[in-house]
Amino acid sequence: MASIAHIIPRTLKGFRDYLPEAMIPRERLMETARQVYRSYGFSPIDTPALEYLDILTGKGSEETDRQLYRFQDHGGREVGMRFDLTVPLARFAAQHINQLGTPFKRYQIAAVWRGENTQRGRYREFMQCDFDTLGTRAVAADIETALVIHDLLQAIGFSRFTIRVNHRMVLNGLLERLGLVKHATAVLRALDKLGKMAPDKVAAEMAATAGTSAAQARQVLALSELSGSNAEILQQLVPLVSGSDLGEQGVERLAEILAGVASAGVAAERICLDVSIARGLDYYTGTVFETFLDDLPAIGSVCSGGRYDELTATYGKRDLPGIGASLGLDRLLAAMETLGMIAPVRTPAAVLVAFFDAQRMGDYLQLAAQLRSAGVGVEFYPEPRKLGQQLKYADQRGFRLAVIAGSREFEAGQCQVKDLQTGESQLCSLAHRAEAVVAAIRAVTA
RNA sequence: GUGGCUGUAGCUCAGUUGGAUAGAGCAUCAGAUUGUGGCUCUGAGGGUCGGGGGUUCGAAUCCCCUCAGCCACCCCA
Repeated sequence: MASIAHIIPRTLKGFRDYLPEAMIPRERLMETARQVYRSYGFSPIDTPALEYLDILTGKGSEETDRQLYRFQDHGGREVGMRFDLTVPLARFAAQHINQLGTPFKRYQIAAVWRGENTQRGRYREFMQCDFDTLGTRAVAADIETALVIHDLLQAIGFSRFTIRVNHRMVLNGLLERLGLVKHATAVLRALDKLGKMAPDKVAAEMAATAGTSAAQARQVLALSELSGSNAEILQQLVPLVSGSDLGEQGVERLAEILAGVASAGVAAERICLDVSIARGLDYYTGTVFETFLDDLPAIGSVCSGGRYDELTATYGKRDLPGIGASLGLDRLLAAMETLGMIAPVRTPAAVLVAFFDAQRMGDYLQLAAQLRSAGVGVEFYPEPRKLGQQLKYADQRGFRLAVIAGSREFEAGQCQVKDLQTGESQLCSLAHRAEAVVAAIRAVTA
């Protein structure tokens, strides 16, 4: 006997299998995102998982370059796996924008890969649901981006979340006044830690990485002392950036965004001006967004984005501004899981048709087909096993209803529609393509 | 990439100072129960104790390496 090589089945660190229980809510989320994006006029596109390496490098940050999965393909080409959907979009737009026209609004739901250390809600392969508007600098696009984030989270079922908004030009304006523009990245990175680190520690980091003086650090950190309502913070921001065109424009822009979002009917507590939000990605130039769940802020931002007005410049195309955001589907799912928002459903169909009378398979198949053509999801149990076992199966999988018919029912032209939650069942006529059965099912599942 | 904690059946966990064929509950399958699920009872299957090496007469237990998960840093969805 030849010995069989035994290979241990396993998955790579940070990569996961998705069982039905996980995949059903996951697909539901994607469906919700699609619906919301489409309702704003975003069109679907897709791009390859692999790109030429030079398309991807130097666009996000040093960190994303380090996390990039890269290798040589069989033709010796240097390639990389996309680490987000925004950089590929910039390449896509630089190639096709003349056919697309502007403004161009697209959404893309696809996996991305980052070779970083894992944690709850942080994986090496994860799904992003991006939407972006290219070709306009209009503030309406910034406002709409916030509105989409808001509608999306509401449609998913969240009521307690906060969209944090800031503007890179406010930060850059302040840095311009202080003569720190050259060290912007280092200063902003330190500033970003204000939520977690004491201000004097942040100042120390700034001094170390950006060479700021004590006075400069104090002025940057003055941002952290701003408090109050959005309007009050805006007011306090004015003197901090006065004299800097950039900064003044940024403050004005933020005011317009907050006003616009309010006119669309978004509750004031859902959106919050937070001047410490800088975001680590280098390509952002204007408005930036992060979205936190009030009940689980530790998991991090579940939907982030911002304005990037110069991303296509590196591909030789000038003047193609863009703004958009990305829903972190797998992170959000991890959050919903720990918040107990995921129902343990293991079937996507509502109804199980029991295979009861072994002589009548054709009748069951006909009934199931009739229900499906009326739009009802139906699973037909494949073996004529004991009814009790079939009901147990239905119960465990989370079917809402069972349709039961034996010779007694068939002879009367009827079947039972059993509600598995209440245990009650009613007799329905099979006449007219089982319309009475469909109606009884609808009454429960609607 | 750095540091800390953890790893025993599909899941949650017991397992004495290192001691004999490694246990329980839940889940799965079968039966009690050939026209009605969730309860009950009976029985069965399922483990190279994450993997590899070392110490020892003897390792689930101690040591080293490795893999994976969780947490923090970093960064981010």
